[in-house]
Amino acid sequence: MAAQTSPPATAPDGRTADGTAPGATPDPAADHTPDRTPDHPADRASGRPPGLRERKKQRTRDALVHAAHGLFLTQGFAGTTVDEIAAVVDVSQRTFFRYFANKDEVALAVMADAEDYFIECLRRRPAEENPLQALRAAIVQSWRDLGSGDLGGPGSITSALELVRLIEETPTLLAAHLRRITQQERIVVTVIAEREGLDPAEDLRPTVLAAVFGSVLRSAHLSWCDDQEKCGPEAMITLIERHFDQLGPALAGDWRH
Amino acid sequence: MAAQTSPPATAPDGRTADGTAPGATPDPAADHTPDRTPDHPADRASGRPPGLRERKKQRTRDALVHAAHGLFLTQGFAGTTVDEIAAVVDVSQRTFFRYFANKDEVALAVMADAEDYFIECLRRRPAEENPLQALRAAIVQSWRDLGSGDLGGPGSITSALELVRLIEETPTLLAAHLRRITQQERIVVTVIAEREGLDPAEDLRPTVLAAVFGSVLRSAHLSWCDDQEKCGPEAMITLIERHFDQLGPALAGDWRH
DNA sequence: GCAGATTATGTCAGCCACTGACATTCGGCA
DNA sequence: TGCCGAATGTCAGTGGCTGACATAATCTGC
Repeated sequence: MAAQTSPPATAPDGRTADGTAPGATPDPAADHTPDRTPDHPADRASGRPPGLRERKKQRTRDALVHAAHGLFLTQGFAGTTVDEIAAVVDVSQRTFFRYFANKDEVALAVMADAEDYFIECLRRRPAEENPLQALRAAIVQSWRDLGSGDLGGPGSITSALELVRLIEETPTLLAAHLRRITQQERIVVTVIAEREGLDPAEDLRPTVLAAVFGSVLRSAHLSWCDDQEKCGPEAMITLIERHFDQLGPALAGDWRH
Repeated sequence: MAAQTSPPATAPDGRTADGTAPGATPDPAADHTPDRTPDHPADRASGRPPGLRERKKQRTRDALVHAAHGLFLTQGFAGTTVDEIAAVVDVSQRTFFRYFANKDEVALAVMADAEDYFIECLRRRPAEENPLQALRAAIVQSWRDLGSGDLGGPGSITSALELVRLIEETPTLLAAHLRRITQQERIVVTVIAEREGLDPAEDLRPTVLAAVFGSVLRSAHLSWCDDQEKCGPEAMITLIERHFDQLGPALAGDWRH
């Protein structure tokens, strides 16, 4: 876990991953966000330090993420079974599924933490910056922060970057990731709207901006993946900047001045 | 099938949906596009009209899409099993999977046709239009074309619109759909690059533009889904236009002039 | 029209992701 | 110490998806 983000202490508790009850017209209650960090009442940084139970849970979760990460990187995502992951950590398969709604979720866990940190950064951007500036600064800052003080452990930049590649290579993961991204975008919309004192239902700009921002980011990720050798956070930051710089030109009327 | 797009005559043939062979480092050969329309050599509008075999295949495929569509809309996506779909058309489950790589694919088949038609429209836009204009015009035109002359059958606008809603309501489908979209974006990149005589590896503008275009579109879709009552293609077109109009303002420096 | 090559389909057996139900064990707390 | 609730394990079952093989259709050249 990167030093900046308070580790999401996820508790195993019931949520239905994705499958919806049969016999329902157009899928009722479909959008179960699998709820990372449920944070039971009376947890969440309440004065009391977490008890043994809490710590144990966190350790198990970390171990699962770590084991999964290792296996995925060596055997591929599809080539790794949940049983294997569980076996490494020495828990039952059933327990695995109490921590993660599905196989995708373990893989994306590290990414998810990084995204949370980005949101944090965005919230802290000074009010003078205009929305686009704030977004751009926040994403660069978050990569940079995660890059420095990298411990190499799970949740580190290294992991996150390896993950970007794994995701882009694995169709299932890519799909799941893209879905997560769109949820993150909704948060971005509300943050931006708050900053500017707008109602997103009235003014479409936050929505559109968030969408554009997300897509430019992903372009940069893709570009980073294609470019072998260019690893490391700096390369990623450079690419992000470069892609953002092309936003204006791309939307400009005339490309062949 | 909408009158405009030549019905993709898909042949059941081997492809691996998603799962990758075990024992592979970071998933080799990962990006198997499940290959709609494989078009065996010597098919593809060769003078010879399609034989009985070809026609039968097409009929089976259409029947599967139609049956699936109906079941999904009444029972939900998760609430419908592949066996049920196959049973309606009276083929074996195995046969189903020879036509579609997975359950997602049947659901997205109609959408996929509409997207193909959009690409066709884009290719036909006059060279005078600048890239953004061309994209915008093409998407509006494709919705409009599909809207007129709607037969209400499978592949019609009605189906496509119902589908947009189903997708947005069903996490699994949404994920799969988003992934398809990104593939479609790659095509858009090459089309735009050709139009402007650019090398997408050199000039980032096509890539960035395609990404932005895709994300704005999806915003519009989402907005259309939220807005109950406002059904029909016209409403969709209006929303698309409105979202595009916010592109400039959203990226502009100052939001509180 | 008929043999023989192709190709679509069915059957079967099996892997794996995922879930509900119930029993057991373990940590928190009086 | 003893009770309560939460975490875990076990088990059995469903459903998506695949490989292998046999069978039944089409298509081909004659």
